Amino acid sequence: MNASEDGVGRSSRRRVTSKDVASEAGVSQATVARVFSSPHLAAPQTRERVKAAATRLGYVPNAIARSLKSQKTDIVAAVVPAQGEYWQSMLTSFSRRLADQGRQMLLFSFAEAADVDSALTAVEQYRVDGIVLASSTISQQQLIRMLRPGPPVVAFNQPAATGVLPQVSVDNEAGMSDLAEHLAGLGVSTVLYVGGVASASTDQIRYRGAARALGGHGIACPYLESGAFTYDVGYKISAQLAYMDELPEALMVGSDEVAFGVIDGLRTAGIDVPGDVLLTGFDGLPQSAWAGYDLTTLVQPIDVLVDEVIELLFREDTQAPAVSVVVPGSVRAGRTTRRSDG
Amino acid sequence: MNASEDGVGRSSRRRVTSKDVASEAGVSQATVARVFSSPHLAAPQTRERVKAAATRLGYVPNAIARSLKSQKTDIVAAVVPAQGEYWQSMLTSFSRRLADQGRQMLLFSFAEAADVDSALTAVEQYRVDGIVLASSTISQQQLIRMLRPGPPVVAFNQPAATGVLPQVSVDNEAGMSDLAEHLAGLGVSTVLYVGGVASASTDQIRYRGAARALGGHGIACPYLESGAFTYDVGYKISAQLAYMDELPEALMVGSDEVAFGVIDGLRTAGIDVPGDVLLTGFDGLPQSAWAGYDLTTLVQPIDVLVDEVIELLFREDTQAPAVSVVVPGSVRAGRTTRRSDG
DNA sequence: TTGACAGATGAATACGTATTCATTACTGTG
DNA sequence: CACAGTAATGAATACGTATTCATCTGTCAA
Repeated sequence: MNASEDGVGRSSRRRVTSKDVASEAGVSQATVARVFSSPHLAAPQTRERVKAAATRLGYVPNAIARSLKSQKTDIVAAVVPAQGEYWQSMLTSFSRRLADQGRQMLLFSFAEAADVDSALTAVEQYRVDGIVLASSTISQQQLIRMLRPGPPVVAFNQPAATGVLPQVSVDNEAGMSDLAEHLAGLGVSTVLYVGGVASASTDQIRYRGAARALGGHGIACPYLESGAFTYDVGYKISAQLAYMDELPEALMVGSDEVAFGVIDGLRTAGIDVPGDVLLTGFDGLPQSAWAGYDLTTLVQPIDVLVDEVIELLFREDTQAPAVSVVVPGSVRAGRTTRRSDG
Repeated sequence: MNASEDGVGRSSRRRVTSKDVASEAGVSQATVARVFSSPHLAAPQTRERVKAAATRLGYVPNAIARSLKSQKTDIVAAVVPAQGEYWQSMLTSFSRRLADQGRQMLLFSFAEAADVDSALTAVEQYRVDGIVLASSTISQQQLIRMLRPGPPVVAFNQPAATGVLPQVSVDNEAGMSDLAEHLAGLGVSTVLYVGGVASASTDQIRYRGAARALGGHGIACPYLESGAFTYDVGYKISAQLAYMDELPEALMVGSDEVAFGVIDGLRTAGIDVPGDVLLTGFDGLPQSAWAGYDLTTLVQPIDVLVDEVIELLFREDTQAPAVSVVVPGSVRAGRTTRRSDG
């Protein structure tokens, strides 16, 4: 038990390899590899000796070399927009789930849709075990590019990818429809829909859900585009709303983050939510439940979505390339659709 | 220009290697490698031919193999808490900056402080070029573990690491001190400090900054612990505040996210901010500028912090292991310290 | 005793690239 | 014309691991 001077204490620069452990333990490199990758192939006694030697030397298996040999990296790439509360919460859920499986997440975030290409180029270099493509603004062209032979790809909340790539998303149409029914149930008769980016497939589908459901009640539902999925555009567009001749009874906003901006903007302009106008969001961000907003919104079951993505990535049956999984969300009724007066 | 049937069209499962490109272009594998890693060593004419062959076959260099040979992965690992608005914004900034440099980010998020160990174990396997350790709750023991020979490590906003690991953080003490001076300048004479986790070094240092500055004005500053750095604890602790015999003139909250909860909680209880009590936050989260809160807070220059981290990771001089970089933040005065009356 | 067989191990090889070393062709100078 | 020097390239090797193949030991049944 004397403090020996080999191993940890010496700060030799070279990393310890399985070969070093082999000579330390008096076995071959192959045996060391077996002890760490398939222990049942080594005799218990040998196993102990090798492990002891490894600990003594501070040996850590080299995942890079392992990946080269085994053609598996245990890494999943996520290509995600740099901005947006929604993506951030999706990311943390995703990375946690992967960690549970002993996999890691390689993050590729992009600020502009134009940067997606360079991100994808980088992704291809690392031989990841799977790729998740998130963002409503990735072009069809870029999606098609991912069809080349390579790791499995799944699109996240990107209905436009349906038929091209396997895809997982919340049921946008039914979700927005449910919110519309909720409003109709409150006796609302005039509604304005505040969308994000009109060309985004999620936006289109959500609007369709609202328009159809409201149409069923004989309620019209004009569409107003804010221009993005951010707080700022919501805040700005509220000025337009404030100057309308007559406010609708309710605003249906295409995403929570925009909704926050709309609410703050309206309140700043002296228009109370829900006092003067009811309002719904979409996504179910953590902040939507904060008392300051307490938004009526459609909660996306992120954990479920993430699980579906992972299952799609790693299922055995690698055929049937264009599966589309749609998961239902649930309406959470908050204060923004609670009438104080009649 | 006939549509040839080789290359992209064929969905052969095996990935194309530099060897394949070599025979396609009629050169050696070494030449192909040169064309892609140090083009100036190849004749222009050869370069063209090889690139053409590569495109035809859909060749993408294998970063795993490259890493094994070059002992560089171009990957930086980030070990970050799964929860918290602050970390999320730090992450996106960090990943964008790395992408600019042609590096990628491998994400290791952990829910509990206990999970840090398993995360670090996983990190060691991948031979990343650098590691960023973020979180105020990582134990000293875990920090010391990172001293073993291996890739450079930098702690992010973790003053406790000073002297043990290179560290980058905002000037917590001066920042909170500036906020205190701001309050003192408004004539405030009674203050209560609402901290997060009393054992966290950032919390201690921030409180010290407040206490010293206020002390200089003869103002006492009791400390109240909320228990975490989340919205929920802020919301809950506001109940205690609402039932106090006499509210202080101002609340100094240790972090923006907690501050949001405190504000919402107080307002729910009928106590107006800033009408009945002034309030400051810390961090400068994007939401702190939202009109709903418009918080007076200390804005952390995240991009600067991130740049410092990267510079520390990749500077030539790998000696002087215990550098500590402290970056000043700036006070942003919002509505929560704007007196409506007297 | 012999042969069949399982268990444990070592030697050798493959994964795909970057780089060293050696070879060849070519340029310019004396 | 000879020689030195440079540019361009190919053959061979190393990076660290997992796996195949062969070898060896010992056990059990015939």
